[in-house]
Amino acid sequence: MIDVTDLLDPLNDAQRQAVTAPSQAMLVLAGAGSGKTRVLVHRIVWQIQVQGVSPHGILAVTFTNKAAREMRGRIEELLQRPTHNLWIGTFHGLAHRLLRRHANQAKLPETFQVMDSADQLRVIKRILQGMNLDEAKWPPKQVQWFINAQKDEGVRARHMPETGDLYQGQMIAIYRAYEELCDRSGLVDFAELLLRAHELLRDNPDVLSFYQERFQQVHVDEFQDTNTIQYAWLRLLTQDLNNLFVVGDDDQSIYGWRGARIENIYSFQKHFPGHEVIKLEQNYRSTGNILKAANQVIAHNEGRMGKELWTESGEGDPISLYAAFNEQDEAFFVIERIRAWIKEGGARADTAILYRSNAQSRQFEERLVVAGIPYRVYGGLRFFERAEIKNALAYLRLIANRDDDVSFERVVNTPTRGIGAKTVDDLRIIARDRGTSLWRAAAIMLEHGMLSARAGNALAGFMQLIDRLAAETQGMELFEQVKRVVEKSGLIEFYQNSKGEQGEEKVENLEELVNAARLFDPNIGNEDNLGPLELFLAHAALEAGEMQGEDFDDCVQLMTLHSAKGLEFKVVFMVGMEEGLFPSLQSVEDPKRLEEERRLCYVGMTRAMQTLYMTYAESRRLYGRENYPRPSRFLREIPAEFIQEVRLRAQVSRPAAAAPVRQASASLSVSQYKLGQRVSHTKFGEGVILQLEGQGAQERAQINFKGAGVKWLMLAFAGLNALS
DNA sequence: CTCTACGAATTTTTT
DNA sequence: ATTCGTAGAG
Repeated sequence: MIDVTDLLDPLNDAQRQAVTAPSQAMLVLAGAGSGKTRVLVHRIVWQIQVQGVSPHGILAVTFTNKAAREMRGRIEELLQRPTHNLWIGTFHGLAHRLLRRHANQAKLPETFQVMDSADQLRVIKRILQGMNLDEAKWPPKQVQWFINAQKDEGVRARHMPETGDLYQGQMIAIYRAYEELCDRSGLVDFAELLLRAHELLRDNPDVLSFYQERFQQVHVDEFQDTNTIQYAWLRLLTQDLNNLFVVGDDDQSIYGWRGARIENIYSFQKHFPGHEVIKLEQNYRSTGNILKAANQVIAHNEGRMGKELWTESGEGDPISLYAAFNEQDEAFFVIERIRAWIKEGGARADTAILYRSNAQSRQFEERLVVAGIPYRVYGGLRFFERAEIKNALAYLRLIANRDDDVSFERVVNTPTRGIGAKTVDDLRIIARDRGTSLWRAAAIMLEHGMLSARAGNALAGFMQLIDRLAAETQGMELFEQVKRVVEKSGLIEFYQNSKGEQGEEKVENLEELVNAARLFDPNIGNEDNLGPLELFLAHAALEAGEMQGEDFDDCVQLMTLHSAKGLEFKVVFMVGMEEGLFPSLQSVEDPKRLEEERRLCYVGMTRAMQTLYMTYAESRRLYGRENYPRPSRFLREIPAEFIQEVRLRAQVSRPAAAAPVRQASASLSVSQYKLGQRVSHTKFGEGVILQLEGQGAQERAQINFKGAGVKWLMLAFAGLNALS
């Protein structure tokens, strides 16, 4: 008899129902904070321990590496043993694995390399140059977007109809040229991983049936974020097998703009008739007021699956709404509240400032610096995306695959070795004419003496360097290989000679890369005997690494609403709640996009465990212009009963009876103060009132003095004079 | 090749 | 306002 107490005891009724359901197509609609990862983890362990499914027969798919890691960790914890042959990974990671295993059938060279989006953009720019197209008329970003959008829908250039439309026709031509170059260079972009993996299964019945038989149970996290090709891939693997278990929340679909199809969750019913839907609505994160407010906001969306979060914990505090005078005042308010939280013993890391766009972080950062409060901003360059790291990787990639044109172009003259734009242009022409890679074109040109002596020597030197590195590092340990390449490529020297701290940091990062290679364990989930270098390079592309220096310090968290998804904080500040900012100006016209903004608002609100602050500014400087935005419509969608307005200013309109008796001899009476009023001070000179708070002898004002900066003054003693 | 100047854009991000 | 990328000059 198997003891399932540990497995089922921590679950509520709905969760248990989902975990123990018989094998069938299942959709678990898991609200925010309802324990969706727990359900997924327990479901998998249930299948292994109770249903007798071998870990070998289980597939679990996530969107981020972080989620995949977390899931594996929790499964192992519950199982009390490692799960080596259980496939858990991201769509991209799993697709990559399939393509490596079946490179031949996927029509890819064994040495194919994964490109990240920056690499992809470079390739596209090169294509545009090669086609003599003006980048102003054909913005590379837009082309990239177009190509990825097609791939996300499973559409290849050859599938696209010539409609006679000039724009469309040109785009197709670019797409086609792009495909050709990628094929020639053995390069695969992110969208291609998915598309190619789909085609592999679709066009190779033997491969498909192999995996259909292998994966007895398939699980998907964040199903609302799947795009067309990902869903198609899942269906290929599971159709008619009653073994697809998906977890998602249509109310948290916020990635429609990058191809996610919320409709997938709605059409699940159609594609898997007779599937079961289980809703997880009990929330273990937030207080009642926050949940009810969030429920009300999201209720404004149409066509939802329908779901209402509830909690057994109490009502908690109402949401605090603060109308700031301007964006500076907004930041001031937030930082004051954080200060108060810390003073009462709260941890900085339990507070988060969430904003719609990255540009908004600045005000808060400045204030936090002044206040001396440590903080961490999410987003920005990650380790494997840094230029120096990408350069080092490019050398390694060339060693693995000489035909990798992106890498070739990247480092052929980095560090500078006298191979100018002209030479590379010539190479490109030959490569194009012969339909081959830059490396081979270079070989041809050298062989036929088609280059000037100087350029030829430089180029030959470069090629010898790569060949020599490849020969020397043959059979070396991965980290030694990386170390040797970093040293001999001349990159270290190059950055040491480049000026100042910038260069120093880059050298450190390169050393860190060697370290990363040392720590890299190619055996994690490596059932195939792939070279460690290939795996390391794929790892670098598929997992760009953490943001700068993983500091587990106690820091205030600053991030966009998007990056907050999946996280939780005791105290959350949603700032910039203004029309045009949030919802974003670009979304207000289109009802679909507006609904996505509303879901984003819902996501933000449901991050808060204890306290939720929402703020907006009555005046905001944006793109150098002063704006007077209206408060966000989402604020109006929250019933007043859940909101408490915070007023730092004196309540001028307060009834006389309630007005406190003033004892101190303030030189101005309270009713004379207004925000924005100009005043003068004997010592600080002229200034403008930003804030008013407290009453009577306690009354104080925050004033921005022209000379002395922003000060808080007790009015009773300040001796201010009002200026007209 | 590096430096300067000018112009244009400016939601959200993982893989 | 600020940043980022390109074009043109030295």
